[in-house]
Amino acid sequence: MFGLIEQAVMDHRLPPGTKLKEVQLAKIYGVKRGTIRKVLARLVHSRLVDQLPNKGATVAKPSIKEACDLFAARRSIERSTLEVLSSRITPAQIKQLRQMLDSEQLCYQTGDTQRAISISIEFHQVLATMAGNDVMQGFLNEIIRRTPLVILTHLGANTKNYCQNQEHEAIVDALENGDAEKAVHIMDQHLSHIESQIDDKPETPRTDLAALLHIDAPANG
Amino acid sequence: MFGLIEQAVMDHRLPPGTKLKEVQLAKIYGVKRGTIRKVLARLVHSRLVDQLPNKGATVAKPSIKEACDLFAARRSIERSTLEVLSSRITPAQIKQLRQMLDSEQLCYQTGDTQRAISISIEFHQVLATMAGNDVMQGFLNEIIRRTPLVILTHLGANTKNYCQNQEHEAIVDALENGDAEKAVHIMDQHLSHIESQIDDKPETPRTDLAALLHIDAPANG
DNA sequence: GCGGTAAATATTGTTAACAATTATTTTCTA
DNA sequence: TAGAAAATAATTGTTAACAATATTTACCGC
Repeated sequence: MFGLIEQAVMDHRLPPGTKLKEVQLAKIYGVKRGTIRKVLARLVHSRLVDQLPNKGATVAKPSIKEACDLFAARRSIERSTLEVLSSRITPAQIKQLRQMLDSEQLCYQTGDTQRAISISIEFHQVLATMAGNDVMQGFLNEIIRRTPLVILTHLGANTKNYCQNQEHEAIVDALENGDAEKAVHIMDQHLSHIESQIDDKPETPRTDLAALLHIDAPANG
Repeated sequence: MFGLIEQAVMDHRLPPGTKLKEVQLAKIYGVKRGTIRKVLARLVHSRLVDQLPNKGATVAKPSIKEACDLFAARRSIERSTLEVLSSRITPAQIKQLRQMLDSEQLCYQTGDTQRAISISIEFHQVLATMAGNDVMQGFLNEIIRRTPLVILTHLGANTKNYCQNQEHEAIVDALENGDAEKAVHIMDQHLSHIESQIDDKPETPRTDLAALLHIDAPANG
C-alpha cells in the first residue's frame, strides 16, 4: 500500500503539480483517510510531494536548480561507489552485473522498454549495494526516487534512452580491470547525457487522478 | 515543537534505546498524542528513532556498521564540497569562515563548550551551504543529525574534542589557497579522528524521560 | 456582463473515544 | 517458592465525528 503512490510517480503516471486530495485517494485505494495522510507525510519527507498548510498536497515540481543539484549529487555518490568497488569487486559480482546487462538488452529487443528501464535503474542500485555502504545506498535511492519528477518536469514525459546500455557495459569492463578512474569517467559521461538535456518545459497538470493511476474506484465511490 | 525531541537527541540528552511513550511525551510537551505520533514518524524516517509495530518507539541504536557507513558517507560528501568550494570560494566567504573559527575559539576559552561544539558543527554546514548544492547539504545535515547517536552508542557520552579547531583552520587555509587536494586531505584526517575511536560500548538506557529532557511535566500530569 | 460579496460546498486539520495489542501484576497450584 | 494462568493495566493503533480553513457557486448591484 505504502509504495503505490510512489510507484505511480516513478512510472511517470502522476505529473508534477497534480493535486492529491485525501478522500479521493482513500476511495481509489479503498483505505481510510488516515492511511493516506500517513503516506502523504512520507512522500513529503521524501520530497516527492509538496504540502502547504490547509491547502493540501501536490506532486512535487522540482526546480531546475533542484534538478541540477540532484544530478551533481548523484555523480558524487556514484563516483565514490565506483572507487570503492573497483578495488573490491569479485568475479562473481562481475558476472551478476553482466547478467543484468544481458536481460536489459533482451528486454529492449523484445520491446519491453518499461522493464528494460527498471533493470537499468536497478543496475545502479546493485552497484551501490555491492559497494556495501548502506548510507550511500540510501542517498542514491532517494535521488533515484526523485529523478522521475525531474525528468517529467524538465525533459517531458517521453524522454528516451534513460540509460545507455553500452555505457553500463563499459563501466563493468572498467571495474573488471580495476580501473577506477575510467569507470568514474564513463559514469560521469553517462549521467551528463541526461542532465545536458534539462530545460524549462512546464506542463499543464491533469487532475483525473483515477484515470492517471489506472485504478477503478469502488462502484459506490 | 517539531524539533524538540530531535534537539534532545542532538544534545546527548536521550541515550540510544530509550523508550519513547506517546502519552508521556504528550504530557511533557503539553501537546496532544497525535502531535507526538507525527513527530515520531518524522524521526523514524530520519532514522533517529526505531519503531516496531505495536511495540512503540525507542531512540535509535545505530550499529557499528551503520556508524562506519555514516562516517564514510560523510567523507565522500565533504570531499565533494571542498572540491567545489576550492575553485569558487570568495574572499568574503573566507572571512565569514574565519569569524566562525574565532567565535568557536572564544567559546572554548570562556568554557562554553556546548556552544563551541554547536559552532564547530555549523562550520561544516556552512561549507556545504557555500558549495551551493541543496541535495548534498541535505545529505550532510542528515548525517550530522544521526552522528550524536553514533557517538553516544559507541564512544560514550563524554567524548571530547568533537572537532579540532586547528584542523578547521587548516581547511580554511587550504581553501584560501585553492588547494583542493590539501583541504580534502585534512578533512579526511579530521573525520578519521573520531571514527578511529569507535568501539563497542553498550550502555544501559535510562527511562526517566522527564528528567532526561529537563522539562517539568504539568502538575496534574 | 463584471466585480464583489455571501452562502454553500469541499477539503484539510484535530480530537476524543474506542479497539487491539502488549506488558505487568496478581492469583492460583504443584 | 517457582512457574503458569488469568486478570489487570498500560500502550499503541484506528476511526468517525467535529472544527477550521479554503474553494466554489450563487446572487446582487452596477
